[in-house]
Amino acid sequence: MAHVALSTVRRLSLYLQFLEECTRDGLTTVSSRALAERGGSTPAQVRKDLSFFGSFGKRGIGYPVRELAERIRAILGLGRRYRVVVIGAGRIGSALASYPGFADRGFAIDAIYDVDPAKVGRALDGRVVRDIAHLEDDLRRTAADVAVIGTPAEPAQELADRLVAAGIRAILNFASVTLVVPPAVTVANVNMALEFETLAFALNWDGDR
Amino acid sequence: MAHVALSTVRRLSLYLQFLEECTRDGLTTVSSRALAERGGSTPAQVRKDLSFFGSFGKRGIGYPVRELAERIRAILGLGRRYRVVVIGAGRIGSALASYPGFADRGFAIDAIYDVDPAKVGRALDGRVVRDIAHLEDDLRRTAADVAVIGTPAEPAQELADRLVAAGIRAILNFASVTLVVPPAVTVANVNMALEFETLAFALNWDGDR
DNA sequence: GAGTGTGAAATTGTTCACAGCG
DNA sequence: CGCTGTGAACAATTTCACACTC
Repeated sequence: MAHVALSTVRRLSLYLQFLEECTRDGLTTVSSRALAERGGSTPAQVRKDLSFFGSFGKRGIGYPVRELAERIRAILGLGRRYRVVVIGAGRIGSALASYPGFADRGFAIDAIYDVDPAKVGRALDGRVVRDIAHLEDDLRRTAADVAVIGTPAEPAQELADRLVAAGIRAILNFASVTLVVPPAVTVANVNMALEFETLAFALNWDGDR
Repeated sequence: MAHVALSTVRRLSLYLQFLEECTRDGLTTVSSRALAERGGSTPAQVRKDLSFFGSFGKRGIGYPVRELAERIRAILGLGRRYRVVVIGAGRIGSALASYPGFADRGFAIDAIYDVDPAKVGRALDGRVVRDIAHLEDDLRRTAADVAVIGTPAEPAQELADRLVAAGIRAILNFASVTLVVPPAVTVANVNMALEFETLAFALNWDGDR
């Protein structure tokens, strides 16, 4: 398959969210225009995005809601379960652990780790927090697909190195540092300080536009 | 000022994070190469990004760490305090409320709202959760700069409409829906389901590349 | 007629390469 | 001599326009 832009993949995920809403509302078909309006895109963009993967629509009608959702799930690889380990049992780790929405979508948290002896051994939403020292042993026993780094910035890079060495190929990073990893490893960043700062910039500059 | 790409603004925020690390390490100058290595960029990109706003470096030497950090803070508008209201006292609202890092960077949470009578009136990290019914009155009394939507997807659009009507021009949206807002309002999205899904896609496709 | 699928055009964003300065 | 600043070349992405199908 030809190279597909990251922006296209992210939009597919948004389209899927909207399609699931359509399913709940009982719609059976949806046009690229409708999909665009609530998927933060344009009709042409929707059609282009989908055309990279095949032609799923019917001319004059639109796209079949159920089938398109299924196709996008297949494209994104959501047909199977993903094993997730979470590093850091603080605010972020706790929030993720107690959210059932990820498990529902196939991302199941296998284990939660921390360095803090005060947290290790405590239960967090039904899972016991394990000592980070066990990380490599645990991963050797049961490989994980995705690791979440929910620690402060300082230990994040070293943890990323350990995770990569242990075979992890996808990291969701909440720490406010840019992780340096080999090209075979994918990192997705959630950086709230950065989001606040882009909002601050927008507030200050769009007065001038 | 000429139009600046969102991607440039986001990188400035990353450069700033690294510059603060440099300050702590006692460095006084930094080259575009060093900045690029830990800012997820390239040397040319760093220089280009900065050149949109002025010329801050010294040829043959690099950039003065302290001064450049200060300049970027000014560009992003981080010189002042921003009033933040948080909608939703669940996992996300709690996590934000208890994180001192945002207040440190000038983003102070003024109020937290919820609809759930079981949560309203309870204290959350020193702040009492207010009934969402008071939102408009409160904002009329004390305007806020940024609103955080930390609710489930269903009420998110309606809340966004209320916030916009009440004069909010910047929204940080954690709900898994694309908000429709007037062009004068800026929305930043943090969509964890989407991040997991892009990681899933990467895991399935980079085997083929 | 309504709405998709898709090359081609336009735009936007990134990289190059080198002049110019400290 | 090293490293910035920047126009010009290049690459990627988005938008357009229209042929085609239901």
